[in-house]
Amino acid sequence: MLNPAQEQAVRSTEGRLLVLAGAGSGKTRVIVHRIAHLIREKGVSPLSILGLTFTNKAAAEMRERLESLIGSAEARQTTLSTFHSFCMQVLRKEIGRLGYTRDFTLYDERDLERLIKQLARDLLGHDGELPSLAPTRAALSDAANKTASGEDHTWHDKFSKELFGRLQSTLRAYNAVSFDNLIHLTIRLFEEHPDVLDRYQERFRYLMIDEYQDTNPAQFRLAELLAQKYGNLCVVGDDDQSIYGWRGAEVNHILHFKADRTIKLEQNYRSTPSILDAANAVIARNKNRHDKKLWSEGRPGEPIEVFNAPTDAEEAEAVAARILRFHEKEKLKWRDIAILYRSNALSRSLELALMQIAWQKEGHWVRGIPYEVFGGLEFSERSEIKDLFAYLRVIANEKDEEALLRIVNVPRRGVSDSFLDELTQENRSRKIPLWNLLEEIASGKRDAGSHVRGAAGVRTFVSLIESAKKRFATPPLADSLRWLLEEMQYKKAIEEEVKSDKMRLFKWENVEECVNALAQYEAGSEEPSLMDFISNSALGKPVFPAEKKKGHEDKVQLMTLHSAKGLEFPACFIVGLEDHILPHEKSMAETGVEEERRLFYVGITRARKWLTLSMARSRMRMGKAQPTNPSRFLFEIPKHLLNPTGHKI
DNA sequence: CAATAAGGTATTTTT
DNA sequence: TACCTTATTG
Repeated sequence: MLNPAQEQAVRSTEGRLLVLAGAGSGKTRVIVHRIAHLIREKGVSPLSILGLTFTNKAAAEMRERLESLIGSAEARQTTLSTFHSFCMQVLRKEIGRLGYTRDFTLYDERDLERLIKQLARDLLGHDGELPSLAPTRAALSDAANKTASGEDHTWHDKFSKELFGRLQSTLRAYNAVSFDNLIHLTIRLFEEHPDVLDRYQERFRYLMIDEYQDTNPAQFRLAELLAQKYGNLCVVGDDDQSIYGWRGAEVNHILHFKADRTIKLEQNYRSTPSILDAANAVIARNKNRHDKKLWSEGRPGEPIEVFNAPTDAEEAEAVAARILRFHEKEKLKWRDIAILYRSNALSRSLELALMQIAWQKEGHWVRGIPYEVFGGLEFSERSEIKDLFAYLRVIANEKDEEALLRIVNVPRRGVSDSFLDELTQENRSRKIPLWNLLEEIASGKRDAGSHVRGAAGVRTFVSLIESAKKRFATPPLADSLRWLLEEMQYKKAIEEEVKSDKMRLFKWENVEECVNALAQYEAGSEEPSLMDFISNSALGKPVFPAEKKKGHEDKVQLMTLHSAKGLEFPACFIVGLEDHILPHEKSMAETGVEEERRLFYVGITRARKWLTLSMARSRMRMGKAQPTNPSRFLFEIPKHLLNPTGHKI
């Protein structure tokens, strides 16, 4: 069943093991079998096993496969979760040691962004130009990683250092934690409290990390801390698929891992030899990597089709036509086909072409091919859901000022922005939480001055939240949420604010979906709590049915090369293969060509049987048609593997 | 204060 | 082109 290399990886249970798992080499299989081997053959308790992944999906898949291998009773006792979920679990228990309370809120990137903007504005005074957010955030994460090195002589260094400090103390005051903090605080917990660390080291004696090439320095540190005592650390990954350098992932972690043993998995069970030859040839140009060469059994397979079209619109039409051909000639399902691109902006023309193409189905003409854009607006990103969650957040943690500010005037209660500005200024100078200030206003302790309407609004809001807090203290939660919706007259608010009938209905359905999700969560959880529900959602666990369904319907899949990692499709299209797009012009200075090449490599290795590469000679950029050049990476594929065709079929 | 107009901007985003 | 943020106006 397992090939020799896989077998070796499974049997190497002690010490530090590096498994270099090429694309499609059965990585998950190895991890799952290794865990099974530890439990069944080595007598290791499942409770001692910790598997860390980057995505909930990977963790879920691992758990599922482990369950079918060794049965769910034992599989459930292992800890298989994302870095962030793991840290969340630890901190919910132990964060008291760091001076936070256990009801802290997890801030997502949006929350954080808003907070940073606001703090940056305060810091600069209202006169200075606000530096754009991207460099500021980059500087912030630098500041986070540098940990007080003295190099802050440039203006921007000082600015970001100060901003970083303020961000941390503000988060503290809000009893909130960012994604990064989740990891950083866990590290701090372990470093400052050796007794706590020891407990976790004793508990988790066998540590495995998936997608190790994506670890950032904090995650690296965390893993090393946990593995320090027993030294059983197995890391699995592929340096050639390291594509998150721009987010702080450090390829050097996998390149320089101090291993007692290294095993390469090079046999591929996914793609045809032709596709692998192309992938190997491309990635071989990279200098900074572990030498590897993927191979697979069988006939070479179909050649890689490559074409260029005069314009991006025609490129998209050609892709749509080819998809139709795959569907009809090869009897592929729509979901067997993926279109991959470097940036989201490229999806537009593809979507248009897929919608417009006409074809015959059972003798009738139909228009359009079903498709799904991966990473479109998430359910939980929709405004009505965010509003609702903001309510839940305030109920669970009234210090959560981001959430508070979002909803004081939702639905409209006459609390104006200027009044809120005044209040936020005051709460900061008096160093009291905004919520307390609102309470003062509601009770008349603090005069609202000219804001008569605003004060009335605050009063209704405060009493709403206060009674909600009491309500939510007794289960079931879903009933409390229904009560809250009734009490705040949210349906009426939506009816008044939203113009189109369709949208109104849609939004209300989403709200109902939210109630269902909470009920479902409550039914399936051992000790349900409001905060846990909110955290799960913030951690990206699929709490809504719409999120669970994703990628399972029979639709052509459109996604970026980044989000394609880990997936596979019988037929793949990689579009927009032009210099400045892939490699992307902006990436060159940052993470360099090698990461862009790896991105292309990831794309190629998603395809099982058919791979089509395309480009447009002219592309719309900022509303203007611009001439383009073919991607330099195209020339790195050996010619004999390519089958150049016209854009028309 | 809200609706509207103009202007600037546009890589990737596991949690 | 299309979006989001900011400035202006009634």
